Amino acid sequence: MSLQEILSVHVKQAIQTSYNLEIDTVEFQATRKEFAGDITVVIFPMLRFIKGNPVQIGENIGNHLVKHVENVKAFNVVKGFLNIEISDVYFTHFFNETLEDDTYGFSNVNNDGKAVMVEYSSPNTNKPLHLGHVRNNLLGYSVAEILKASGKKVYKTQIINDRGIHICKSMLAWERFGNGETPESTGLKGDKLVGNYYVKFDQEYKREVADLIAEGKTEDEAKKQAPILLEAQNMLLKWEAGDEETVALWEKMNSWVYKGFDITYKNLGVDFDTLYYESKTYLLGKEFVDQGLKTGVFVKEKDGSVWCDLTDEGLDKKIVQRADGTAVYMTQDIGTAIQRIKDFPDVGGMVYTVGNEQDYHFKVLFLILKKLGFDWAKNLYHLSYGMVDLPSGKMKSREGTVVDADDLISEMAKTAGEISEELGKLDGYSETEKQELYKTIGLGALKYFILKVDPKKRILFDPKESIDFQGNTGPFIQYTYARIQSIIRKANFDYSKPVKNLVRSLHSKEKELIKQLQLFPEVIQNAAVQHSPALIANYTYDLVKEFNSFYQNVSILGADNDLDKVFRVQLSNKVALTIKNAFHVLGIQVPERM
RNA sequence: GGGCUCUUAGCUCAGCUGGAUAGAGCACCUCCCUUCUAAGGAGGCGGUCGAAGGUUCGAAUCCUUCAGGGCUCACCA
Repeated sequence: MSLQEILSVHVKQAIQTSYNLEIDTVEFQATRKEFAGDITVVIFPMLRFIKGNPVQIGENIGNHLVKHVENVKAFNVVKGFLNIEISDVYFTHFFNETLEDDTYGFSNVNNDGKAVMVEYSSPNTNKPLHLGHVRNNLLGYSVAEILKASGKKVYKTQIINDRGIHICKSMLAWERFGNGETPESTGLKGDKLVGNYYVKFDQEYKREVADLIAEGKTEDEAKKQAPILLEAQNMLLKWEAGDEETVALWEKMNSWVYKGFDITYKNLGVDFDTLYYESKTYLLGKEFVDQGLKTGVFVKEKDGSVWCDLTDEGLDKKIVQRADGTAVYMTQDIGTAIQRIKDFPDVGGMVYTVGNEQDYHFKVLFLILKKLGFDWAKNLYHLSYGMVDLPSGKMKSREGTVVDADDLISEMAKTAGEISEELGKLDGYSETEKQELYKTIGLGALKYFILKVDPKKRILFDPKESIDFQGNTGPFIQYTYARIQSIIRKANFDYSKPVKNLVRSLHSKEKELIKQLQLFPEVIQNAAVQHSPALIANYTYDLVKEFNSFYQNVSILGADNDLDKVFRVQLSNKVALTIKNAFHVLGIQVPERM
């Protein structure tokens, strides 16, 4: 039972005895630093039930608590706020109890036996991953880890968009200009190689369009009649008809791309438990279109197209199948969702990590699945996030104004290396150890920079200036972790065993730290409910600031006596463990030295 | 035009279900390294929480209207 729950019971009792009244909830908040006390009961909401002066009510409750609750040392009332002082024994008790528990905070309160499937990344297979995918991957991965930490079983997945005109464009350009180039022959990453041909296609296409306009066509005509585009469309038809040669080329080029993606994912530190391919699921939704037609969820127009009327819900009519009987995006997503539940029957809900330009699509998708009668449809969540803008404006892959994911990662490591070399802190490290560390720090900076911002807000990313190593940043927090490890290395006693029956009064900085540590389980739960890594990031930063203030003001290894020394090293170690756990769910590594 | 969303210090961002005098970092100005990692700490400067109404003991937070930015309203994905 938490302190809050215990106090809550006694506050209710106090009101029962003083006023013979029942109240349902008691509102708590952390006591502001300028007042004495550790936790505060807000009296104002009680005025609805109890007529009277809030100060007097606070006094009555306070007196009752001091008399009946062991750990309540004293109290004071300011306006409608009852500030309660908790005895130091309570905090040292809490601290000793949780000292050795590495998984502390990773409880099972959120576990209802149902798993969650988290989808993220979901790239097209015609070009390399860029900064937008990076935000997507980091968010999705982190939310999956947060859900795990909150007690859920989680499956990570993605839907790979491996079919369609876009990949045909790369294939066609490769056939025409490629001279049989392969990743092996060029030394290029497979996704980069294929991406180059996508760009080549676009250049050729633009040239042809310009030629046609010069011949007197209108722009619209030219865009539709460019021979290379017609050829790509023809290739798509051949692919859909199962033409052997086309399918073989498609398989070859896609396999190059997957190998390239795997490297990027590995560098980024994300992974997947199961994969779905659009080429395998796009036909799947159609049988549910038929089923929806029978149950009246969908309506067939005269031309044969199938629609879902959502005007009663304040939305539009949405097409779910073309007049020619082929699947649209929505059809495929319906099928994929249903397939996933079939494949993993323990899944009770899904999280889709997709940019906010698809807010409407997912609103409609979830509604349709509900209408089709799936009970898990109420547990679908669109993890919607804002765009990543560059100072130069929007990223457009065809125009080459993208920040490539691989380049970005190595650039970050390079910057981290330059700063570290300048500070000259890594004497005695081998070159490979240094490179490993630079990557950890560079990635830490990048990941933290992106994850600390509320997902739904757009990010302005300046590759040159956005990444900082001071203040609310990944490296700052990693640095604090490394410093604590240094303290532990230098403390020459076994700090891992808690000191029992520790009776001492706490330094105010120690108490602040412990209070901050106590919040962690709650933060994990809130982050899971809100699907927000930003909550964890900002909590960790607050913890680190609290520690640094402690570190600067309270001597740890040079404490007055052994008891203080042991206690403070243990406390520091507890902070380090919490940082490690928090960063774990953010997908960020912590270095032992830096 | 309809729908969704964002707007907090010069810049980048916190601010949990409404709660006490709105908080950090960067930048600018002072101090603090012969003591556990100065990628640090202590302090100063800096705000009409986009604007106006409303709800109530109490609003950055909830409601309405308005302004500005973004996304979206395809038989594209």
